Amino acid sequence: MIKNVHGNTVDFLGEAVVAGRYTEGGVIPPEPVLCEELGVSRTVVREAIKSLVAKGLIHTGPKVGTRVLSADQWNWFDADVIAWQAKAGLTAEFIRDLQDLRRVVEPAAVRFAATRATLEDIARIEAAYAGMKQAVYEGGDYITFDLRFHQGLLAASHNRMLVQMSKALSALLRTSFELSTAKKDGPLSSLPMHRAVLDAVIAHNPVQAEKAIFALIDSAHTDIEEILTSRRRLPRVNRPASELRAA
Amino acid sequence: MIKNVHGNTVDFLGEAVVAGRYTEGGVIPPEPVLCEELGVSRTVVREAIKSLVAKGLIHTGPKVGTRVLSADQWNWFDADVIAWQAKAGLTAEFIRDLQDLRRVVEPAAVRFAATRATLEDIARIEAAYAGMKQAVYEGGDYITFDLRFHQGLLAASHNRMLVQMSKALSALLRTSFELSTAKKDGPLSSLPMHRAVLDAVIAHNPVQAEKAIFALIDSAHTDIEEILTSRRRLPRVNRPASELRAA
DNA sequence: ATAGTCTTATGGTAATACGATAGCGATCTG
DNA sequence: CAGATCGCTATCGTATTACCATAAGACTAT
Repeated sequence: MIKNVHGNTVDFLGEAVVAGRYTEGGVIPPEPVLCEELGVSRTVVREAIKSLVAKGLIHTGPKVGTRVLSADQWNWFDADVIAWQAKAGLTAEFIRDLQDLRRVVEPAAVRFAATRATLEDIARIEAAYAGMKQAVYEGGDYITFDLRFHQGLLAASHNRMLVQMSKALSALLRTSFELSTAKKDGPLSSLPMHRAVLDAVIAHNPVQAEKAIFALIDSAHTDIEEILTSRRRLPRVNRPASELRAA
Repeated sequence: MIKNVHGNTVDFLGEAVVAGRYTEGGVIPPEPVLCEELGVSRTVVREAIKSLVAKGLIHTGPKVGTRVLSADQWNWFDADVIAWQAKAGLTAEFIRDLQDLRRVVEPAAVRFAATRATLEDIARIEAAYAGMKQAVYEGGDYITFDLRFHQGLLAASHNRMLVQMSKALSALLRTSFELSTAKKDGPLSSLPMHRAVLDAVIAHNPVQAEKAIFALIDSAHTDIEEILTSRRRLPRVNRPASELRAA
């Protein structure tokens, strides 16, 4: 995917940082060096650096150089950061965090949606559902419509913050879907569960809607667990003692 | 607060955008014009623009100029964006969104904290509590320690995403605190509620902890409601307490 | 030990040229 | 003549280059 010099530079550096190519707290090569390595002018490097600073990935200072900030300081809800993380390989911790987040956010969003959804909101979700259905029976891109379905739900909550999370959650949903789609006939079996959620939202029944979405999330749970166990030994991260419990 | 040229420029432009000085979809003056208006070089303006693009506030393109994106595309969890919004005056919708978010996030975070908190986590929260207590009985900056208390809870959830929200929630908490602190002896009455939350976390009792935090949130509810109604017609309000303290 | 300086990185300015594109207008066609 | 298409152009952002300022770690001489 070739955009322009600035975009490419930001992507390159951002990906490198997120992937851990530069150790945390460590120093990124000085601007002139990066210019040579990437074959771009200093202006481009500087603007790319500023972009990464804006996303909270790094910190700069005269003489001290450009240092990588600790992972919990970056903007995890930024679309680019998520994309870079996904490209660098989703770690088990990251997936677990997202899963926890999903169990918190989606039920809440659906509750709000059940009371606040407008006709347009519902129409959009209905359209996504129709796409999923068609994909199952006549072939098509199931994942795209599934994502759109869930994004529609969050949008219908009419809460800026909740909507914001759809970008992040999409990363989780995508990996989840890719697994459940590949294995059994996951799409076919999850279709009625999606229908149940949508029906409850249309009926303005928050409690029922929450129950339905929980069923949906739990069905994805086992698939995710498999990823978590299979990836348990992949690189990084430093998480306090509490995590040892799992081992 | 004077930082440096770049920081000031980003702040100025970011604040202007968030405050709605440039209509949505509208065009921001071209770079050369901004250079003149702000009295800075082109490079600075460009880097500031890049920063705002990185935060999702604006979008650039040849010939089309620099246009303001719709508010729901902004990185609402970015610390700067929050700060600018706070400075420009918290709108009723924004506060409502934050309040909804808090009712979703804090109970969940506390549940996680009750099972995953390390000794250091608890020590940090305990220290914050001690600060609150001292502020009540011997005078001191109650709000700072209260914020630290809640941030400590989120941090103890050991979930990157949840931790991320502490910046955003702090904006809500700060306004909430400023009100409840100013009026009755809110701090004194809320102290035992904070203690209850902390005790439940220490006891590794998620259910109890959730109950306790709900009590705390609900007690702030009425204060927030007052703000929502009283501010309904106000165009903008700058952070009250910090100003009053100086006077 | 400490004050002064030196070094080296980012921070900031300025001038210049390039590139992409929205929109206008000329041209061609039915 | 109406209308669509193509190409030009003005106007933005994009990118390069060179240069000076400033902050802060490191070194040194007292």
